[in-house]
Amino acid sequence: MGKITIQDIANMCQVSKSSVSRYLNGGYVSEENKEKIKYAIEKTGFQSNFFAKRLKTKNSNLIGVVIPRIDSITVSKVLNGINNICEENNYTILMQSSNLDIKKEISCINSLYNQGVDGIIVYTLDITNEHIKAYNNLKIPIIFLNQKNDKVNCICIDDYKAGYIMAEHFYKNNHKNIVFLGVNEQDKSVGINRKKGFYDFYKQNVKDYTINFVETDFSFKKAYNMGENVIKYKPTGVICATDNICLGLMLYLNEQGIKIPDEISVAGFGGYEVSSVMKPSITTIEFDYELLGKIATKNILNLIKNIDNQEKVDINLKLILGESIKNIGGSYE
Amino acid sequence: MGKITIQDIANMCQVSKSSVSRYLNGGYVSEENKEKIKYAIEKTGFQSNFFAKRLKTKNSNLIGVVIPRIDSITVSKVLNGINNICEENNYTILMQSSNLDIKKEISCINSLYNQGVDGIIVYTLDITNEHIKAYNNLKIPIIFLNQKNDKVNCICIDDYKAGYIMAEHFYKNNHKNIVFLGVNEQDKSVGINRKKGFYDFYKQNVKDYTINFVETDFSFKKAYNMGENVIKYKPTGVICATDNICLGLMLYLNEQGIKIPDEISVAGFGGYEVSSVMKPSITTIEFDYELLGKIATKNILNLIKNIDNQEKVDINLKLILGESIKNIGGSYE
DNA sequence: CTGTTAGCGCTTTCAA
DNA sequence: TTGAAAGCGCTAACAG
Repeated sequence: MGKITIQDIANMCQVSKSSVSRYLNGGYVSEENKEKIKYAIEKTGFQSNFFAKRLKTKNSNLIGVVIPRIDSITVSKVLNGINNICEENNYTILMQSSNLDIKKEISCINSLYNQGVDGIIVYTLDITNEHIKAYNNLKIPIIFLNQKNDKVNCICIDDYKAGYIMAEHFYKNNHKNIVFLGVNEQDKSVGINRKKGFYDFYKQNVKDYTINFVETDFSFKKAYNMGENVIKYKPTGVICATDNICLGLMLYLNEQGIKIPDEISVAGFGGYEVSSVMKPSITTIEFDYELLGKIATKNILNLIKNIDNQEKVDINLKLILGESIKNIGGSYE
Repeated sequence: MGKITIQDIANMCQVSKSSVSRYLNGGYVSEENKEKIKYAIEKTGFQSNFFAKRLKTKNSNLIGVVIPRIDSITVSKVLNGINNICEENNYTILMQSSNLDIKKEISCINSLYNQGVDGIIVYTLDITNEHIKAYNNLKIPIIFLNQKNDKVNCICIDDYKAGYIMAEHFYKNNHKNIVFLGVNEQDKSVGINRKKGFYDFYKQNVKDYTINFVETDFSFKKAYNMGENVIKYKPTGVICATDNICLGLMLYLNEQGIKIPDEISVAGFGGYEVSSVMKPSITTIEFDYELLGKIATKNILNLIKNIDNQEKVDINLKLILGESIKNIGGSYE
């Protein structure tokens, strides 16, 4: 570590270390001393000791981020948003990954807290009682992303609405025999809400229809492998819980010589850039994850400063019309 | 911050704070006191103050990571590798992004250093004199990723070799009129090395050939827009500097009704998962970026412990044969 | 095995 | 405007 301390600078300038500290923190220092100190600091390249400083003052300008995993496009978009705002405000990110382990999420939160971060953003898998407990115990602000719970601060994409909108689109294209290729319910937002929105639209607005559920995971490969189970149901359309899942399914269908969208329509969620490159391009719902990260960060910085302006935010939901859905005609006028 | 301190625990247990400290750090404590202390800590949920601890001891168990940007598949794979090893060793990542700004890279390094990290991994854009200066001044280990320079520790993908291997593959498929759709030379690894490897193979092994260079950037969109310039040269094959660029080009060719690989062969670098889903799937060279991150982290942890075992490492290079290159016949037997 | 003591480098009263 | 002094919470001799 940098050997020279505030005391060294003080000695060099024949002043007390208090004066140097004052210089550093914008207190009263005579012009004359200011010059001397400035010179000494520049000459030595002095940098005040981070830990000593933080031991006295209470904030660290560190914000903790807990993510479920790193190698995900969604997560990196969120991180990008967080990073942008942190940068503007001179905060540094302390990052930990829970590796999709809900228990670990709690320990990450505690670990981050213990390391003196001023606030924590958790891209969470689920908000359990443990989470709420941590939220209440820790005396720093925490914001949860990706899940909703009234007892804590949280911001999320409206997955339910996304599912609902997509269902409406399927219905308008006259699909009534559908497979929902989704993930298990451990994931609240994708596994439950997205699905529920889709099902609810049909339940509320359509008379005769069938939706069969096929479970997969988030991986491209597994989706590919589940293709066989999907086509067993002979659906006219398949809604995939993510674009990545859709990609996997498409590969399977391609290999089977099943034409998209002529023989089967498909769609996803996510709005990844690659979705538009596919032949056919994928119909999907785009979420502005970067914005999610930005808003979360702005809010946490406000909370740190005790500003409570959690204005109601709406993260954009955009239906991207691709070529992967065919209107198969029928009763819808 | 957590109000209770080591002193509080000591008071509760009627022992001195040294005993508590010893308990925490594995020194001699009688069984009897151990029990008492353990109980008190559990009851209060005491957590030792990170900053106070770091002020005394010299290491922070923090490792700094500087990346060029976050929303990149490559970067997130590297981060994933770094994170895995950090986790195993109880280190936390302090992350900063340079946003592709080479000046900022230096300031990120300094900022991280100033925040007391034990070592820094820099996924660098270029190793300039400023970098070398920082490397020498800072009294903590630094490892650079992605660029080679003898004066500093660095680990990289062998981009030159990747280019060379790909060129050999193009040649075996009898392509002699080629466009290299690449990025500008500010990016050493992709802009220079990858390209040089490709060109060198042809220079060294082939008599009659043409390689035209078309410049683009890393974005999908720009690559798409440059499609027009690419086909002007009427190449039999196009080698793209990244899979993403290749995706952009493919979209353009698709729209123009130009058949891949029948009318034109294409290939990329990167080995992204999506490359295999494309129709046709993309021939590419896969890099093990996660491994790169892992090795870098292992090495930096060793350097922190003053172990100097930088065994020569080789990051895997794998030619993935897709359907995007056609053997157009000819002289090669 | 335990308590006393002396700092780590910095900020912040307080009195001058 | 400045310096002396106290102390943030912890660790690490040292003497017992």
